[in-house]
Amino acid sequence: MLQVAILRQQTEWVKERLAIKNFSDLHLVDEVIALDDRRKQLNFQFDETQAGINKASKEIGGLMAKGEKDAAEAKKAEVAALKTTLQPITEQLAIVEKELQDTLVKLPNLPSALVPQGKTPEENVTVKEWGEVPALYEGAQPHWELIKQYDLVNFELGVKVTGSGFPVYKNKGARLQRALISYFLDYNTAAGYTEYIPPYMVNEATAYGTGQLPDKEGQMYYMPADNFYLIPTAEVPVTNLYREEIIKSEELPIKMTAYTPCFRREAGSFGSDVRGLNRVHQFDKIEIVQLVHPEKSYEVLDEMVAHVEQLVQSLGLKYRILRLCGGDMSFASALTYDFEVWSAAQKKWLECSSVSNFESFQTNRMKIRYKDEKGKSQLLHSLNGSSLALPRIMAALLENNQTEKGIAIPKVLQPYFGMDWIG
RNA sequence: GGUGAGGUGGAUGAGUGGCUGAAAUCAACGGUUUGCUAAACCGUCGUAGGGUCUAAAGCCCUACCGAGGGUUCGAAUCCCUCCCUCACCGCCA
Repeated sequence: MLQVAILRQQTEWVKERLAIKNFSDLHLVDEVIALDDRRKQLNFQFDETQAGINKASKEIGGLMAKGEKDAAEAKKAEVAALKTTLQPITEQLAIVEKELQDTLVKLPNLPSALVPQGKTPEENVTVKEWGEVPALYEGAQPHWELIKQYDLVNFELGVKVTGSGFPVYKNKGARLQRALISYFLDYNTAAGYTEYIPPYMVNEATAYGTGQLPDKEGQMYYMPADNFYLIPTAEVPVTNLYREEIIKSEELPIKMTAYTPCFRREAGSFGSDVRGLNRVHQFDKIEIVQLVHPEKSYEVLDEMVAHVEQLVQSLGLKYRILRLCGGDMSFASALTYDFEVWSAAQKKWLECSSVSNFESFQTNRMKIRYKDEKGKSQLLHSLNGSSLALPRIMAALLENNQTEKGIAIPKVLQPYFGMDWIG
């Protein structure tokens, strides 16, 4: 959620920025300002009238104590009259405040100056590409064949137990998942991230805090009996741990990491995009989240990108880093870098991480603040990234490391996996 | 799931209709004293919206004592609904 003050102070600049995100309802900016004007006006009237009521009520107390009954009754009539004028003001104020809120949440975050113009994923900018295309042997298979061949993941069983898109990991497939999770978490905690295991279901307030609600409820699994949502990413519960907190400056930055399963309904896609592990409804992901001083957030974004990069590199996977263009960025992000690993048998890039700076967009909703030198509360900046999402990493690992004899396990994973080979 | 107790500022905790945005203690912060540390003493110490002001400071107003509604001239205090926490019992990994 954008801060109204910024819309007021830099209206034209805000519109220019929104245009880069291909946001066309620019009139909403003016609407917000108009609603805020109206809100202030009504709020003032409310305060003045309420002050009158409070004052008179106090006087009644004094009059009653002195036994001046008639004067007290006269005051009561005065209060009654004020209450009559107050009622429509209160009603109007509630309507305007709701409208203001509803309008404000429709505005996406402003893209940073680094965000390239563009509408489609093709217009993302590749900022780095690393690694060699693996030389595969004749007859190399895509990962959905490999997982059958080595009995690592069974989709049919998932369909039986739940439905399509709920893979069952088995044998060394399950073990590899566990190894990846442990390795990633160890890597993150070594870099100073505090490890958490959060709940996998969240309430409405939490889903609202990170921006899943309103609007995106269709993308989450929902449990009506308890009014809970299954988390689409650890970002949701983890960032909300600090919701409505004022954090001491000396405690910054807050660095958190968590492994969670992630649940996504996302219907729609088809073909090779959804084959095998490319897109599933339940998958595992390790997330990193930081809450930082606003002046540090871009520095920290670079640091997080470098952190994820070294992790991907350590697995020996070919990857590229993209700076997302305005049209491909998420609603809440100010700047996003996507990591894609090369899937050698599918011969395509698979997204395995997305690292974003949200500036104060999320923290404004969640009221996550710190005290500046003057003792004033200010919003922090929030950032998060995947380090990493497992299914596509697994797909790339299986495909890129396959040989006639089996699948080689990267050195860094061997201590976790307990062997160097799936054969 | 049942029964009982309760949700007040960073923490403990007082407060059953007006003088309570909230005692007291602790913590924290600033200062005085002091070889250092400790102790003692003095002071400050919730959040948000608005007004006044060139601006800051200050001053003033409004809202907030789990959430929402109600009673009343007036509610932290009374009533209703919901949420949550704790204890005991039941069930259970």
